[in-house]
Amino acid sequence: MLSAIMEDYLKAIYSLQNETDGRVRTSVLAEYIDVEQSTVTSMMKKLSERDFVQYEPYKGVELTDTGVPIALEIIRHHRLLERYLTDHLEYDWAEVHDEADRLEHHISSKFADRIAEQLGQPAVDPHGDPIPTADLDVSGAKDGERLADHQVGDSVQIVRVPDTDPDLLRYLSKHGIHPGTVVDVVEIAPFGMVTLDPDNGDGPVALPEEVARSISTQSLTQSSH
Amino acid sequence: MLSAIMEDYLKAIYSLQNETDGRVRTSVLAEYIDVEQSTVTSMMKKLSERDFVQYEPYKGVELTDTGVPIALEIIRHHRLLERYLTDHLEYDWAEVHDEADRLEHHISSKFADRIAEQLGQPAVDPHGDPIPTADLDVSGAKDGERLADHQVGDSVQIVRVPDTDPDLLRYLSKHGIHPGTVVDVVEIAPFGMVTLDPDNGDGPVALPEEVARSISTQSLTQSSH
DNA sequence: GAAAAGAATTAGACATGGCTAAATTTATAA
DNA sequence: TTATAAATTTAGCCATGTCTAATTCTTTTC
Ligand SMILES: [Mn+2]
Ligand SMILES: [Mn+2]
Ligand SMILES: [Mn+2]
Ligand SMILES: [Mn+2]
Repeated sequence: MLSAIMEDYLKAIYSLQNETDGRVRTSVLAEYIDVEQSTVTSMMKKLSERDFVQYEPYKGVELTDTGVPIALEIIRHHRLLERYLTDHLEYDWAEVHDEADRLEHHISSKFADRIAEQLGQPAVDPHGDPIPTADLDVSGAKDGERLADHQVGDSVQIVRVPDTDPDLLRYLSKHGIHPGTVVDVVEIAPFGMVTLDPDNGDGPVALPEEVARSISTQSLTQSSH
Repeated sequence: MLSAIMEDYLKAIYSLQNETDGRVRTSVLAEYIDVEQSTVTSMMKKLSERDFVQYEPYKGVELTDTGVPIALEIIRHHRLLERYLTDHLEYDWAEVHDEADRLEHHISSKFADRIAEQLGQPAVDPHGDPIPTADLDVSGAKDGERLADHQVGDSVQIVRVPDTDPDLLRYLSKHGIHPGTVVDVVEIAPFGMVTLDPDNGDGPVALPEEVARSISTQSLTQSSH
């Protein structure tokens, strides 16, 4: 029906659309998928031909109502696989992304539903990203603030971390930072370094601002002190 | 490194080689993979170019020492996946083949090793086919006799059944026939129908000769009566 | 041991998903 | 508002894997 490559384009458009809202530009997609812009242009023509995207030359592209569920299905596969790999097959959370990124295109929906069942219908993947339900509902997914947006002294809970950089993930887990961890913001240096103190007593952790901006958080209404 | 399609060719050559021994002919491979002969010819050129097969035009093809382990790795993946789908994800043995046939090319060796561990290093897949070990040893695999080769009155144990036809598999399991089942050969009709009586009391089962020829068995040294 | 039949290969085409280099359109700056 | 820069698309090429039709072996058959 749809090649793995086309599915990756739809998934990419979905993600970029949610970050930047509005149309996704050719250059942005090319960068994200790591192909030349001309390659994106020709793929957009094919996808819009088949009505998965609404493509306006020189303006950008947007998923149609046909395209969205396909992207969500793949994202569901991806996140369920990640959860399964960590929970049942003893993978480290730093190494699940690549395996899931391949398999997401090849497992059946039945397979996905069965592992979801095994896992007890999990709501989020190991990095805190929400897993669409079997009927592709993602209403539980809210953006939340970013770690970089808080003030010194704030106590916040980690909600989501980016899942593509294994080194970052290893660094974070080494310092006890996972979705759910509560941290105090200890210092924000003028050159953009954010220092945190996780509540697990592992001592302070420093993160570059760019990383802090990519981590989603939830403000605790009242911190415990 | 190697496309999923090339892997399928190597796997096919391996299987056909073991059935017919000697070189595998273009026509046989074409039939098996379900492509035109000319397609096989051009693929054989590519595979022999890369030294996975030894190809002699007009004579046929054979796996090289480079090609064999690749075929075995894929077969290992396939059979472990089948075992996993039935044992851990509640698939019926009739429906595992297609899912495994896709996924076999996309899981990592690590994934395969992890599910093997989960399953307790199983020796055979749900259809009785032997699973190569992690170091690709298949010494445990012996051909055995076929069900069609026995005489009326023989008591034999089912060892392997063909795994590609879901209807046959459903029929067999409905009548209690699995690898391990012990059956008495009750009747062999002149037009080739073989009638069996499984030891589970589910009553006699009739099978066309062609099917009986595709089922591997193990003679019981002395039957129980 | 020719001729006919059968099997296999070659030739040429097509679809998919890439790339580079050359237009062309849109945005920015003078 | 025109010139320059940046983004995007078009044109043309390549690799993979497949097909059909034509050709060239091989094997049978008489
Ligand atoms: Mn992917
Ligand atoms: Mn993830
Ligand atoms: Mn396969
Ligand atoms: Mn099997």
